[in-house]
Amino acid sequence: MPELPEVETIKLQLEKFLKGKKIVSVEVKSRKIFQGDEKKLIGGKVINVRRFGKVLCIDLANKYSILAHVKLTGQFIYRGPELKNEVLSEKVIGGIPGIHTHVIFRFDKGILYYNDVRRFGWVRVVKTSEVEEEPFIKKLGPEPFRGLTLKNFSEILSKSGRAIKLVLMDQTKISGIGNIYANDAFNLARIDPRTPSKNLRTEEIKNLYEAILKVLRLGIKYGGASDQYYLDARGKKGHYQEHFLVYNRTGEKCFNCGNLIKKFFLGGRGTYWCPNCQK
DNA sequence: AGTATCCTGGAA
DNA sequence: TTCCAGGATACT
Repeated sequence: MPELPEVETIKLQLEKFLKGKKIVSVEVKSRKIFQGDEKKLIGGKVINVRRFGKVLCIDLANKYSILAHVKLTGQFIYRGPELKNEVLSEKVIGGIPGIHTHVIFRFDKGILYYNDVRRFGWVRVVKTSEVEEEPFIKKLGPEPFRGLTLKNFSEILSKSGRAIKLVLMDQTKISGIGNIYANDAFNLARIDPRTPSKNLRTEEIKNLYEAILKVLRLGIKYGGASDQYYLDARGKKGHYQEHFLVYNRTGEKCFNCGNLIKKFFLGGRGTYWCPNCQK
């Protein structure tokens, strides 16, 4: 699920659903996923929801925060009075709650479930004052829309000779971009994802920078990409997958030039590109 | 720089 | 049955 647009979608929804509500109980079913003392959260009122790259952060008035990374298959799904009249359109694998539910947060009004099929994600209790000192958070590079300018983007790219796609997806260089949006950004910018980062020309850097902002903005606009497991906080699918430029479109036509999209592996990740217009 | 690893489910 | 999956890290 989890690239910047998906986590941003969840963030905005949780902000709306949870702000001002108090945690009544926390039920932990997996100690591997939930780290820290859930008792610290009891009675805490949600005052803020933040996002750091792909990491979600729920701040409580009692000075504790819930930090979470949903990795590939984590889902935060809210059920509460606000959704009473909404049809639950998507079936959640294993049910809600079900075999893949690992944490249940009960609020004075409403319940938040953390589901994770592959159990790669984590949910952590951290003091609010220490959130930004958490090793994972501290290492994050600047993110698009917040700190990443054309100037520092250009500097970051000039410092590495690795394939540009690996640099874009390296969260310590730039945070928030994952495999879907990286692939699509390169197609939009018409750049070969294998190009050594430092070899990009000024013009290409600018095109890539703008392409990144554009695809991420589109992702947010469509509520994220539900290619496989992603569901938003209401349990509904996003729609960016209906607008993929190259991701998961092997054998289909490039929207730029009509040639066929191909796939190869780069850094162990499926990489989709148009050999004709991404040179 | 590449590959294995944490996991499960779905598609081929 | 094998391979692949929006991530990140620990190894050769």
